[in-house]
Amino acid sequence: MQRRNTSQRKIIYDILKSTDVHPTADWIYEKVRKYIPNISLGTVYRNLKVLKEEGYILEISDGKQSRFDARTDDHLHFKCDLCNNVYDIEPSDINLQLDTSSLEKKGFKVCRYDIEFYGICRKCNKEREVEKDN
Amino acid sequence: MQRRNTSQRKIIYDILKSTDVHPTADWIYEKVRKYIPNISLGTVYRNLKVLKEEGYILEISDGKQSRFDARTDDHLHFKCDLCNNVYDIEPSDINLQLDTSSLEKKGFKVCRYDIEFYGICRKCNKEREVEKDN
DNA sequence: GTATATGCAAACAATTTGCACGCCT
DNA sequence: AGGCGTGCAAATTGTTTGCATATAC
Repeated sequence: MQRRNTSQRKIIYDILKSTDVHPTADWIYEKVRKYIPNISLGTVYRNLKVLKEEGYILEISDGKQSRFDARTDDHLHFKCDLCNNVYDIEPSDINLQLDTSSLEKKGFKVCRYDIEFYGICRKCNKEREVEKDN
Repeated sequence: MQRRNTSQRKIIYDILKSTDVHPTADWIYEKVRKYIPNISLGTVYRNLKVLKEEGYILEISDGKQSRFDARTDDHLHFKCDLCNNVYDIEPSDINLQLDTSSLEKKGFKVCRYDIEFYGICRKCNKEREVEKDN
């Protein structure tokens, strides 16, 4: 399909590129409205789908919601159990060795795997320290 | 809260224990209806939530749907890209070494991580072989 | 000019919830 | 008897879609 460059799509992509909070469609919608007040949520969803199809962004599922990420290079995610924020993790920050040959022998062709980390982020950790001090 | 043993909850749990397909709430609902024809979907959801809170089952999210698993011991999941079935993977079938100390140094307390495998399952692999032969 | 994109609202799918009644304990 | 659980239906949430109009190319 022949794609057009619309201001809606451009602004949606710019906003997503400018943040690292891995926002939901609704978060993006509210931001875009500051530039295009009468944009519709449907347009946001449609453009996120297009940007994903074209490989500009990634969709990461968070329970029943979707979040979006303009970082498409190799990296991982850490989700805080307390504040629910999602943080980017550099591949260099973890040391991972994984051997799936035993799975392959059993007939499963492993094409990819996703690892997601959960725990307590730096910010929430610090806030807990403060509480302890009191 | 003081919980009661209802036939609905018992049958839902029994059905979930008897399968390894990691079913959705709707799949379970259809099965339970064979035993309790006028059970409501809401009751299925409510009991799945209770069973999860009590630690009898796990909820695994699959895009915008939830799937449920009566296996609560340590194991992993493999999702087939072709048939979308979810398979149990034994921890002994993968060799994993993971060092997150660098993350901890940066202030993230890693409590757990999820690994999910994607690819083509044994059954779909076999079907492809057959096609190649033709 | 023409096909793609938009805004709007309605439709959808998965899940949750309010309510009156039912049935464990 | 008292309160948790149920069935039913309506409500909610996140997302998609049909349609008439607008706009990029």
